[in-house]
Amino acid sequence: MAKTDRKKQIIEEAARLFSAKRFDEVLMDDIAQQAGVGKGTIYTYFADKEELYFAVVFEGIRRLNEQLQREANRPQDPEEELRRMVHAIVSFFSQNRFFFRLMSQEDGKSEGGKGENRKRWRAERRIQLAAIETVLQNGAEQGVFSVEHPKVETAILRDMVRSVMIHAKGLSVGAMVNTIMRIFLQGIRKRP
Amino acid sequence: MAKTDRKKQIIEEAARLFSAKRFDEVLMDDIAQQAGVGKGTIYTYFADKEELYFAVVFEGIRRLNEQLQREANRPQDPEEELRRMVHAIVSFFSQNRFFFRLMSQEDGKSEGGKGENRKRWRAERRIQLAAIETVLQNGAEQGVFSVEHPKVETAILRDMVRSVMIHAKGLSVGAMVNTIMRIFLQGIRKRP
DNA sequence: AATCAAAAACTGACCAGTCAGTTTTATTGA
DNA sequence: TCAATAAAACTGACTGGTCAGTTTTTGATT
Repeated sequence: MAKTDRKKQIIEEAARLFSAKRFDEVLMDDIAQQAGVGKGTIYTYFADKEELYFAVVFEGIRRLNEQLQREANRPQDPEEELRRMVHAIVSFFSQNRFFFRLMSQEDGKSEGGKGENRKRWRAERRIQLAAIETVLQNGAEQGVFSVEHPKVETAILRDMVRSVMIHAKGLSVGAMVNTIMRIFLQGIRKRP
Repeated sequence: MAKTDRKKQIIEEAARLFSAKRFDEVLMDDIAQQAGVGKGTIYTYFADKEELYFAVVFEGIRRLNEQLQREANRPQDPEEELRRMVHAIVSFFSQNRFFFRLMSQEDGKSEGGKGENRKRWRAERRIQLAAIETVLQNGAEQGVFSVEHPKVETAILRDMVRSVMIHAKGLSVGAMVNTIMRIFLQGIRKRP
């Protein structure tokens, strides 16, 4: 097995475990066993448990960004662009449930030792939110959207993905996106 | 100090710590010190660390339910009732940031020993969601709301509170509620 | 034979949980 | 009212198990 594959394999299994159990409930021995590698081998790739944990998180972010990039940045009307971004996020998470569970964890927890990683985590999130916010702002400037607190509306939209992923597991990706977009754009009030 | 006060004090400090750090980063010694009691004392009130943790969670839920009860159940038009419920939740969390952080954590993590508590946690959540859902359903029957997937819309609304609490710390409770209700009811699309 | 990694054995820091001893509160009776 | 005694609550030094991380051994591959 190639070196890269082995590293990837470890990250994959670690993601699975970390997404299902508390940090302290996941043993390095478990990860090693699940990944089919020796425990020592993990330490050739990652300095310690915490670094592995964050490697998993950042791998998830990296993959999502990749997919977002692929979808965004082609100029089009804001509504359509928004829909595309939401679609990218939803479909990514549909195919990466482990990363989803892991990444939808709270980012608070600022205290405690290795602060650098949490800082970077927050920074990465901020970048993603900024991408959505830009589209919202564009729409506002074009008079298509009515935006009062851009950052808040942005966060709400992003978190709607989370809600739907958790509470509408049965729906198809398309249906999820539609539900999100319908509410975000029109709300739920019935119109004559 | 009365018995109840001491127990409350322990829960309060535990909430503060558990909301700021990972389970394994919070030491029983810390909690004892912060609460101003001996470590052993904690164990006269709680069987173990996990039980204390869940006692904190359930205390938060209990208090929120209390506030919700106070606000809900007086028959009125659905929009107003919804607004009242959202207001109750937002204002509760504004005054209980620690519980908020703790309770807005993922509920996944189904694996691992003490499954009973996690089960109960999910059950409590379901009850709260059901309360909101009822209002939504009523609105739909009265032709005021357009609801496609009641459970999903319910979850979205509840999670909007979470988003706003995290990303709009500056706003007043009233402004938060307005933002949530505006989007949930009308969406962000500009209308002529 | 030399490299690389799995497996296994090991080490020790760490911390949840305990319990013997102490302090506080409740109860009795003179 | 005030000892005297019992009961209950509290304390924190101590302990034993656990598990991250290290080292050693075994086995496979080239």
